[in-house]
Amino acid sequence: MLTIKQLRDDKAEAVRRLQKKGVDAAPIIERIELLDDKRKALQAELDSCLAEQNIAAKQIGALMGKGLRDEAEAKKAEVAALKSRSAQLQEESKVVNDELQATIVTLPNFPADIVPEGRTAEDNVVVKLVENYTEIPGEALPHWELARKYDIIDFDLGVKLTGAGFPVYKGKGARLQRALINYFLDCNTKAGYQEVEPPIMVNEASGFGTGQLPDKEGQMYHVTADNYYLVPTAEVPVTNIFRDVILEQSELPVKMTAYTPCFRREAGSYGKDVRGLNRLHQFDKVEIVQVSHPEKSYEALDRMVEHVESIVASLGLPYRILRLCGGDMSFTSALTYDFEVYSEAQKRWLEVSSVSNFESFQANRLKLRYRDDNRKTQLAHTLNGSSLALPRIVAALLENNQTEEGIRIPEVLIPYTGFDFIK
RNA sequence: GGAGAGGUGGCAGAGUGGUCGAUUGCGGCGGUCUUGAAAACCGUUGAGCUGCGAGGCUCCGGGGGUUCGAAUCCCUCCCUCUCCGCCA
Repeated sequence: MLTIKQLRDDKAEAVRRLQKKGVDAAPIIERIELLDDKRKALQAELDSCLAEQNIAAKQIGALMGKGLRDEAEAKKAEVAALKSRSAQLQEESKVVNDELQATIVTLPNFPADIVPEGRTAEDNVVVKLVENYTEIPGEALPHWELARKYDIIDFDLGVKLTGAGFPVYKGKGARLQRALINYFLDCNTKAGYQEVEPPIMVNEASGFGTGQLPDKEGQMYHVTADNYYLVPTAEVPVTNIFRDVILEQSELPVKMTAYTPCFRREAGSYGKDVRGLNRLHQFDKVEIVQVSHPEKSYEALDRMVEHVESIVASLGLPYRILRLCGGDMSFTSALTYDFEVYSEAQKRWLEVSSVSNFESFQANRLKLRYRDDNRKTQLAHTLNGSSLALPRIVAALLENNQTEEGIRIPEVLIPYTGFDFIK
């Protein structure tokens, strides 16, 4: 969430920036200012009321010590009045505070200045397009048919075991999953990311830390017996490593990578968009996360985009990079680049990575800070990206690399798969 | 699952009703000494809110209660550890 300071310091600027995300922030910020002033006034009064009580309590102690019972009793009567007053102030203050918090969390993050104007995905800007389309012999088969033809992914078996959206990878299909995970992790660790293997269930506090709770509760699988949530992305456990943490400036930037299965309920999505591997309830993803000094986060974002691009490019797939417009960005992001690979049979682009700078928006909620040159605590910036999500990479790989001899495995993956064709 | 112990500042660990936001040690930071480092010694060192400042307020797992006054007493919830059982 945004800080009150960010909103109050330059109100006009805040309104201008939020406009791009389609929010008319002026009345909301005014409300926040009003509540914040009210909060401060109540707090000041409460504080002085409590201060008086503290003094009186000490005096009573001293009087008791001297055996002056009557004077002590008189003081106690004074305190009683102060106590009821402070209880009342406390209540008012809580009401104001709750409303203030509830109001702030309705505001999305400021988009960066280079975020394009726009409402929908149509307005996203293609910043790079690499059209290395492959020649497919005859009609390109969609990946779900290829999966059946080579018996490498069994969707029906997944339905038997669990339900729709939980595929079973078999034989070379399973091996390909393992190869991709290892390849991606190796690419990331070579680029300086520390590999971590986090829990894939998290508690409520972690869900709040990265903002899945309370809003997106329905998106996560909830283990009710123990009140845990299955992670929708490794971002949740990895970013929460830094919840309530104060880092030394010298520790920045922190770069971490993790592979986890990801679980998403995707309630209410059906049709061709969810066919085959396009959208699953359980899928594999390797994630990269950075904690950065505020002045260096955009540079870090550029490096992350370059890094993800190098991986996508190494697989030889046609791809493009989009800079998301204000309307298509997530609530929490300040700047997002999406990576899409081309699906030869579906004739459409499939998102395989999303790389974002959240500036201090996540850090504020997480209370993730660092000490600056003056040893003062400041909010850090957080960034993350997929590097990469497997299913759509596999879909594109199968479709684009279908040949008469079978599915051709990209050169870089052969050391990981141990085979060069799926036949 | 059964039994017990415990949750205090970056860490370790005191503190069982008032001068305790908290002894001490380690670690961190600054300094003296040194060519440099180590050692030794001196100083300093939790977070948040608020105020121009002096200062004030809050926080000893969370919530509630008793009291003029709570880290300390009571209730409740959560969590961790140890032993036994089960087990990859």
